[in-house]
Amino acid sequence: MQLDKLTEERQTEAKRSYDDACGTAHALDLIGERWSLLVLRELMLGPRRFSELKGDLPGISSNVLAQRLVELEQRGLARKLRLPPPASVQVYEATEWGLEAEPIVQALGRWAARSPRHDPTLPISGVSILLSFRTMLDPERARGIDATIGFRFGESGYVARLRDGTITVARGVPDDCDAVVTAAPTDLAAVVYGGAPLDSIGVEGDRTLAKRFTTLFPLPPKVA
Amino acid sequence: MQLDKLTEERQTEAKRSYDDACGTAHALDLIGERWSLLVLRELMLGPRRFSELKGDLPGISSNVLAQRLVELEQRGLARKLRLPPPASVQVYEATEWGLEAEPIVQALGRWAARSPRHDPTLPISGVSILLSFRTMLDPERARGIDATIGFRFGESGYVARLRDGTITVARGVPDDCDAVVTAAPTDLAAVVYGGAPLDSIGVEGDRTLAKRFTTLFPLPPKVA
DNA sequence: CCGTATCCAATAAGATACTG
DNA sequence: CAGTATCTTATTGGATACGG
Repeated sequence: MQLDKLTEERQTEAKRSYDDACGTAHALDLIGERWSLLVLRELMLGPRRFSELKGDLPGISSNVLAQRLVELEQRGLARKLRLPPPASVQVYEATEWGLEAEPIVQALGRWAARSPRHDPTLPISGVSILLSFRTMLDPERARGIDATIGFRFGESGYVARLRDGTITVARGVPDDCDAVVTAAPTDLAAVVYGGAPLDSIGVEGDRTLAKRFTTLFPLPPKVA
Repeated sequence: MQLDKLTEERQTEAKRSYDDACGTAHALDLIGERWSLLVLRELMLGPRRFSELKGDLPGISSNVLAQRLVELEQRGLARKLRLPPPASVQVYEATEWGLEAEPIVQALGRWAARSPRHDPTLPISGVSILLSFRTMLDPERARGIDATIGFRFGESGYVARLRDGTITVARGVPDDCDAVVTAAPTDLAAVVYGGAPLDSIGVEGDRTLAKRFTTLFPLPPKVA
């Protein structure tokens, strides 16, 4: 028992490191463990609760998620905070530096899009698909569009704003948007990235805009 | 024995996956295992032998390196090839797609440069430091320089060419460069990123150029 | 409901010895 | 040199039980 405890402590202190001055290696020391970067990804569009994170990371177990959150906090990438009453729930929020990891998430996503084994029918989280819009937008195709598109994923709302060939994405109430999509994120992904028909998801408002929106995110050619 | 074999096969088929359509998650399925990306990094500037890789990845064990190389090969990111006689040695080479992972390596490195815990005195490989030049070059500071700088790291030679505020880096014979640095990569890193004096490394040719070269790679402000 | 803590079985990683 | 084989240790995932 005593010995177990000691071993445990030594592990947490002297954790497995690459001992390499290369920045890439150090980054992997910080966020290279299994699940770490995906947890951080889920925080990219605002604070989340433990159960939301668990729900959007299929296959993660409570103990691993809890451990990853502690590590992210210790390393300065996230913080735990309790929302003011009457909400009084606790949420996890990315720090500034944590948010700066988004280019990593994007580089990985853009690179993986060429993978012959990528299966777009797997489940995807709301945050993931919204972030993928940021990553994959083709500014040429988006040029001249000035509009807002809302997304309703169950409880969560997001708003994307197109303007000057750029896109901004944030959590928010989708009600006043030019078009509003109501769907499971996975079904939306099937439309945008899998060529499924627009009818397979719920669209209110400017349907033409929604249709055009789904064409703004071209995938690169596959490798094999 | 039979049972062991069966278990093994099942493992390689149904490997641990995130089962997430997010490209980031799929990328991590491909190169998210421990050491994978660092092995790929070492292939970024040309083919390498098994023992070179082992030597430049301090702490990796033969079996893990061998396994990672097999995986990289299976996934289409690297290939094993035997150099034509009389060399007849076998080397590992990144595929086109493997090379396209460099933005990932760069995003990680750039992000980690802000880490308060980054220790630049740790050992670093020749490939790593040359790649870091690609990542960290400040085009403003490099503007107007048209020159080649050679690097001799033991057996391996590299050439960096500055021009129009950009840098290109490749393996090559450093002999005809405007300046040639002979040093251990770690000592070079101490000069460029740690403020160590230029005298601590060997420099031939245009010393003023070499001095200026070392100032072209500013680090971002630390986080904490 | 929101997590935490603990236990167990399955995998992955590390150390080391050894072979063609 | 280029890996295998073997053994030990660490991490992960899944189940379950517990506390606020």
